[in-house]
Amino acid sequence: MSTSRKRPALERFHHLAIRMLRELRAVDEAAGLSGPRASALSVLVFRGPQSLGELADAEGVKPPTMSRLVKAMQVEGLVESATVEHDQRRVRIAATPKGRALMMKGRECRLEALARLFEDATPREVEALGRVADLMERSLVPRG
Amino acid sequence: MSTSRKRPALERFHHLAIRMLRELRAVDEAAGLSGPRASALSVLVFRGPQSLGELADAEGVKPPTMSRLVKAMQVEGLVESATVEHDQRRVRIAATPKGRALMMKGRECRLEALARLFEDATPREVEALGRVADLMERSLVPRG
DNA sequence: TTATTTAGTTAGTATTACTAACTGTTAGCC
DNA sequence: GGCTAACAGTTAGTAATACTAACTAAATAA
Repeated sequence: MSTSRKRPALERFHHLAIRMLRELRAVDEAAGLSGPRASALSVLVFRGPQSLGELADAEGVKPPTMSRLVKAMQVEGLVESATVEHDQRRVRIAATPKGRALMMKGRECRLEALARLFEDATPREVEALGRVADLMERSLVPRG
Repeated sequence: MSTSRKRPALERFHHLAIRMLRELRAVDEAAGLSGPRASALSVLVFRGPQSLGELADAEGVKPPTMSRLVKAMQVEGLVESATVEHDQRRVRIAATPKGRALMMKGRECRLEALARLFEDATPREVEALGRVADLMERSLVPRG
């Protein structure tokens, strides 16, 4: 595909994606979880317990950042951590039932908001959403 | 469109959009502008000079946040501001040539990165991008 | 003319991010 | 075994971005 034909669509898409995520972040926060917390928690719920480094990599942040995030979530009882027995350097971080419930609730709210946002999408547009998701999935470097 | 059919696509799309923007933010920052600055500058360049409140609304932040952002950009010579003559409460904020140039350069880098990211997109996928952009444009509440 | 509303700033705080420097643990090598 | 490397995480310090509350100054309304 020639670059010149693609660029206007790409630029629009980029700008609109920013606005869409801005709206959705507000929904997340109303549900009681900031974006980074919701995201980290969903990694812990869907992939299972992780070490701090794994979690940092999955979220694309440095270990100190994740260390603080985890500590704050621990204080709120959303995650728990314990050192791994056969490697005392490592920390195993897991979502608590409370954390899992909050994450599921936030996810539900966000999905509802998204569905509401796009409630008048035509079948062709929904198909296009899937196609674009395929493209992004293929193009974005996998992480973790 | 039934909600149940849409949701998996929406969720994937949301997650991937987050990852895409995370990558693009890194590009922006490498070009010398943070996301909020690049975004505010592009409003000033493409819509022309704005008052602080207008700019804050356009960016979806509160006035104090925009006030600080503008002050920082002013120190770097990217924008200039002056009180409006017929209403001394208002401040007119405009991009300087330097700010405009930096913003255009950042935009160029970002578009190149996007085009590179999606370089193997098929014509159908590019069409889908446009269709999804149409949907988002229609669905997102216009601001400003 | 006084009161209210409006526009923006200042002050103080929270979250999220970074780098640099530190602690403690494991693994490698002689 | 014991010294050294590398590794995992934490702590400290800083920066950017966001908020609310409280303030100043200007314009408008009563």
